[in-house]
Amino acid sequence: MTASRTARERVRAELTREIVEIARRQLATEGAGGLSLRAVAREMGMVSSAIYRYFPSRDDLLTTLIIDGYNALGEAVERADAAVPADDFPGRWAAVCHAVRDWALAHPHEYALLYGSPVPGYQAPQDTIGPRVRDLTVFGGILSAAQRAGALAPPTGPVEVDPALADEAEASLAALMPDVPGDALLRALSAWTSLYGWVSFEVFGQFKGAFADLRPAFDHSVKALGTMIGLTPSG
Amino acid sequence: MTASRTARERVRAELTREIVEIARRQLATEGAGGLSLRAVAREMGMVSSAIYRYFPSRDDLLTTLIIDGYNALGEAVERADAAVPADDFPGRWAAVCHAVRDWALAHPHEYALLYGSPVPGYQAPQDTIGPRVRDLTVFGGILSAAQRAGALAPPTGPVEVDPALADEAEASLAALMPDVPGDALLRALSAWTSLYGWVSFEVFGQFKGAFADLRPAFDHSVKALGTMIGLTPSG
DNA sequence: CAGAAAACGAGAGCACCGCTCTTGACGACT
DNA sequence: AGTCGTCAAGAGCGGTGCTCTCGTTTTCTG
Repeated sequence: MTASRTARERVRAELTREIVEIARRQLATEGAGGLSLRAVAREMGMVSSAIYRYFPSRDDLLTTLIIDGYNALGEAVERADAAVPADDFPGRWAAVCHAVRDWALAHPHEYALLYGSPVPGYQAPQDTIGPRVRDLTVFGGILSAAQRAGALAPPTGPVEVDPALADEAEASLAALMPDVPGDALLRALSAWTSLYGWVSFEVFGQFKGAFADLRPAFDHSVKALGTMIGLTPSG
Repeated sequence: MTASRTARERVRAELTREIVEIARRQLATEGAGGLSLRAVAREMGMVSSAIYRYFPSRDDLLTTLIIDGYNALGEAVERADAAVPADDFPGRWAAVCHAVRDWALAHPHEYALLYGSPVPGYQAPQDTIGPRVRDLTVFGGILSAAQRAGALAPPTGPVEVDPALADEAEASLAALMPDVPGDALLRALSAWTSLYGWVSFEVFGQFKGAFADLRPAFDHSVKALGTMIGLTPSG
């Protein structure tokens, strides 16, 4: 009645776990395109058709890998955020950024699966929308906390924001980052996409050979984005 | 002696062109993964092996598609930039950004081929490095012109820049955007990656359902990035 | 406890893919 | 006119995702 009641369910769960593990290893070495159900079956000593007892299609296996990837990235981001004092908002932002970059560089193929070209013909099921925003949720928490602590500076630049646009941003992001005014949300959205733009460029080789070490440039960019968002050190 | 001397060379060039055209159409509808030499051959009424007389492998066909894509994007960016008065630097920046976004939305699969996950096992040949930076070259031209016109504001934020990092940025980007100081280059690099981060998020469906119309939000972000770069309207 | 039902691994097979090799015909240059 | 290179065609190799069937084994049920 607890978990794994019958022997069959136990071995099924174990085999499912093993399939995913082998698939993740293949994904890490060959990339998403090189993930082959037949190869997984071969490595398990099974016949290829037996895999379909556990995953009805290659896309379903990819889906669990994607969900696992979002969770791994989200967990890394959560850990990095938790390691910084809660009222050091620029520090938390920088920690989150470096966590995303470090994880992406350590798992480039999984990152590509999450943020690269969509798999042709693949449609993300509803199960992915939870883990998908796990990192964004951390960022939203930082923003909301900064706003409540009075550590979110109002916009300084000469760019005025359309009130309707700010309202739409508030309505759309209220669940993830409550209490944050619309103009700050727009700046935050820009910074967030900038983070992933940088990481994608780096992981996908667009920066190839431009810098000897990209980390200092990334760190500088992160700090500049932090001030653009309006994050200030203390209340 | 000029072009297409013999009849054979003429028909060969024509068939090569037709293969590329069909391949690009398949790429646009099916995506990079669905590009099949056999399907191209079928559509041409040829047998599959005959294709290999023109392209020694699928990767070679992909390479020409990639080069064509970079050129198409670069040309769109160049046209957009040329349509704005040369001394309206924020306007030129915004025009370039919208050109990138518009082209990407109009050709999502080709954009994915250029800026999405790298094709597994595919190594970009040297032929691509020229067209690859065509858009960046336009951006560099805007920056250099703004700098020479005194329309590139010095950094205002409280983020100080490491001199060594600024020097490396100058050395690395001097060919593309001369005369621009290192700290401005770092800000520009951040803005550039931010642009592609946004476009990638939008094309790859990461923004799905967040906004009814993403264009105003993008435009706002572009303007904010323009001021972050330091671009000012006139000399 | 015995029988029905469900789950399982194995195997054959379908259609597709990239790519290679050989064959025979056609065109171009000497 | 003869030779040589280019070409389309066809067969074939090993690989893929996926489907179906067939015994076997395990689980559930009457």
